[in-house]
Amino acid sequence: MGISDVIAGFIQEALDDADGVLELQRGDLAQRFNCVPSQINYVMSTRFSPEHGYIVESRRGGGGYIRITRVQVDRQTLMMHVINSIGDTLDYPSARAILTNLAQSEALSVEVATALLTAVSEGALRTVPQEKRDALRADIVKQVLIHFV
Amino acid sequence: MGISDVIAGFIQEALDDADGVLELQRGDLAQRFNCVPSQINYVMSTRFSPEHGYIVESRRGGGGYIRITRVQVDRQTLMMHVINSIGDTLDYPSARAILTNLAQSEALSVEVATALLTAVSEGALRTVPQEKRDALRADIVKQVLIHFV
DNA sequence: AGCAGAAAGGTCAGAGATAGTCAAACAAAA
DNA sequence: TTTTGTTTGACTATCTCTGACCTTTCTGCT
Repeated sequence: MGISDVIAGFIQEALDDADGVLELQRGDLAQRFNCVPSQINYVMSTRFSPEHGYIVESRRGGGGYIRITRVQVDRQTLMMHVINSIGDTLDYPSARAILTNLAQSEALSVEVATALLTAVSEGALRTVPQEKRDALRADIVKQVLIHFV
Repeated sequence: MGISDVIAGFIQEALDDADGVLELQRGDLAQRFNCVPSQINYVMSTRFSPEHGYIVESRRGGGGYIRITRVQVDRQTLMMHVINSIGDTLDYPSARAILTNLAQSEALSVEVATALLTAVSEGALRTVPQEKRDALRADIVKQVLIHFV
C-alpha cells in the first residue's frame, strides 16, 4: 500500500469525524506524511474525484486551503444507477431523456433538471469541438447528479 | 484564516447591524486590526466588489470615509445585471461568487445555483483544455441564467 | 479669493505564502 | 515485457500583505 492510500485513508477518517466537509492545508498534509506537496494533488485527483463522490475546492496564497466535501450518498439508489449507466459520452437527446425521467420521478426538481439540460445544450457547448461535446456532457451531467445523490 | 477574512467578517456583521449601509474610516479600521491602511482597499476590492453584491463609495480629505452598501434589486434587474456583467470568460471563483449571491438574494434556488456551480466546476470541465474553460464556463452560466430570467 | 498645510483615501509593485501543473523517473501489475 | 499507477521536483499561478508614493478634500490664514 503506497503513501497515496495512506493519505486517502487519513482524509476519509477525518471526513467522517468532520461530518463530510473538511478543510486542510496542502503543505501541512505533505509534511505530516513526509511527501512532496504535489503528492496531495495526485491523491485528490485519483481518490477524491467527482466520480468518487467528492467535490474539491481550493485557494492559493496566504491562508490557502483545500476543501473536500463528500456528497450525501444514502438517498437515491436510482441516482447512482443512472449515474453508473452514463458512459464516457452522452448525446443531447439522451441527456434530455435521462433528466426528464429524473424530474418525473421527482428525484430532481423540474428547475434543476431544466437548468442542467440547458447547461449541456448544444447552444451552451457550442464553442466545444463537436467531437468532444458528448464526452463533456457526460462529465457535467454525472458530476451534477453525483452532487444531488 | 488571514486578516482579510477577519476584516471582511467584521464588516459583514456591521452591515447586518446597520441594515445594509455602513460608513467607516479606513484609518480607524486599519488601526483596529493592526494592519496597513491599504489592506482595507484590498479587502474592499476582493470581498466587497459589485460581483459580491456591494457598492463601495469613498471620499478623501478631512472627514473622509468609505461607504459600503449592500445592494438589493428586483430579480429581473439583478439577473440582467449579472448576465451583462459576465464577459467572454468566467473563472470558477467568480462563478461561485455570482451564484452564491444569486442564491442569497433568492433570485435562484439554492438547488439550481448549486447544480449550476457544480456543472461548471473544474472537475466537471476537466476534459476541456485549460485555456478554453473560462470561455465555456461563461457560455454555460449565461445560457442557464438567461433561461431563468 | 488664494494658498499652504493637514487629513483623509488610492495605487501599485514587490515580497511572502500557498496551491497547481507537468513530465520524468520509478514501481507494480497484467 | 508492456501497461498502468505512483512519486518527485522544477516551474508556474494565485492570493495576501506591506510600504512608498500619489491624489483629493478640508481648514485656517492672509
